[in-house]
Amino acid sequence: MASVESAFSDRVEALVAQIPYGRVMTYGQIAALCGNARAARVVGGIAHFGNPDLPWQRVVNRNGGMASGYPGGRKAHQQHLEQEGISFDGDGFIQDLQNVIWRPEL
DNA sequence: CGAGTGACCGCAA
DNA sequence: ATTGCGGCCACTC
Repeated sequence: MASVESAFSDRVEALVAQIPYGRVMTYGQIAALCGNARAARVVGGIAHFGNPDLPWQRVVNRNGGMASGYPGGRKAHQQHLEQEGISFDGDGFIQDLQNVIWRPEL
């Protein structure tokens, strides 16, 4: 299989790049879709050193919250998501997470 | 080249 | 309900 894209980041970036507007994905979900549900950490690492053109802002943690290393802080992250039409709770968490979680089976 | 860290997740006590 | 630990891959020093 010559085209063995061992680059995990390539698949992660591919998925993130395909996340539609107004939708979000969780690190664990992306990692699982990439083949390793326990590689959620890798997704985070790639997010920091991966392609900055990808909408990492649409990538949130399992709690529907945001990561800590985002440029600008969690507040900026939430603001950007709200701009995409995503509703947030008063605590900084997505209100209808299930409603904004994008599923590849669609 | 070797070792450490990291934007996480899941389970156990 | 909360806290602590292990595990995976990729990137950096």
